[in-house]
Amino acid sequence: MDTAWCSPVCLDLMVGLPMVREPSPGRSAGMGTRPDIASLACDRAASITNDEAKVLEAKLTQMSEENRRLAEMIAYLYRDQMARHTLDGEPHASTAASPTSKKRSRESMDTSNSGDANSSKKIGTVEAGHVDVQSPVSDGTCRRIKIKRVCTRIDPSDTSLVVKDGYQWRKYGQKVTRDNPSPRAYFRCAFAPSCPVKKKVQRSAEDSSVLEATYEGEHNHPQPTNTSELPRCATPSGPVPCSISINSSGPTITLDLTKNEAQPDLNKVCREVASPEFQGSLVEQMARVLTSDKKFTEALAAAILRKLPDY
DNA sequence: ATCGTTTGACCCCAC
DNA sequence: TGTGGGGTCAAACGA
Repeated sequence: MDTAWCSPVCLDLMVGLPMVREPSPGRSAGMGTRPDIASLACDRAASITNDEAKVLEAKLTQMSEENRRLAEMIAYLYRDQMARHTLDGEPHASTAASPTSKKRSRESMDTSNSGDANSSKKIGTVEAGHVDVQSPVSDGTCRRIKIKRVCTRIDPSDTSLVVKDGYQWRKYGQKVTRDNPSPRAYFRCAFAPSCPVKKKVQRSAEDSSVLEATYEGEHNHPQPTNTSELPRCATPSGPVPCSISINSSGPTITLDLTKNEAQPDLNKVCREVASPEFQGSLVEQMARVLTSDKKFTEALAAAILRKLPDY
């Protein structure tokens, strides 16, 4: 399950207009019943001058361009995460561990993954990889345990072995290991008592500014950060980890990076946001959601009216 | 009083 | 079978 491995990276982009329009004295007077604001806007727009129209058109074009770049960024990000997921899902040489060699399998897993983390260290501050290993259970069968390794660059002066990932963890042990002078901290998921997930956090032996967190198991509960109630949006290439909601404070786009297996690399994010495919996809979603919302349409019309000279 | 962290001791496993 | 190392337990401690 992808959603078992989440990071609390959530970006809210407020792109909406205020839903509450401040009263306009000139307009509120004499309005016994509220006319259809959208039609008013259309009528008013028909009477504006060419210069005004050009200014508005230029602004609209500028905003559209910004939206397009933003959409591209998110699409690129999502595709990259999907690509990583595909690679992670491929059989790994070290994952075929014998159930009887518990210790060996752990060590080989760590070794195989550390190579990935080191190789990607040059380009980002957060990297991730995961493997599935077979673990024996009491009835003699094997259970798949998902093991994920996440490297996070931190301030070297920060001595706390804390990796913020959106879950609540309870530390139950700390140990100095042989191959690393930095202590290794052991955590259990504290959100649900029955949750089997454990986490080990240790500074990298090569780079003390890198925290290596190893997750074992899958959460059997939703992530504490409350983002699941928002609707998911679909795109031709698959679901994009963002959602759009309209509430009393205005339309909100939530870029939900917690649903990805790996932590995003900020440089890649910037490159991906610039892609035309992504921006086109996001603009489509935004347009679909916004145009289907009558309140937003009314608010937009009201905002346009405010920009126009009083009539 | 409660909860989370610390830390020494213990257990298990591989060699 | 002994030894070493990693992982876990649980009492002590502090906030």
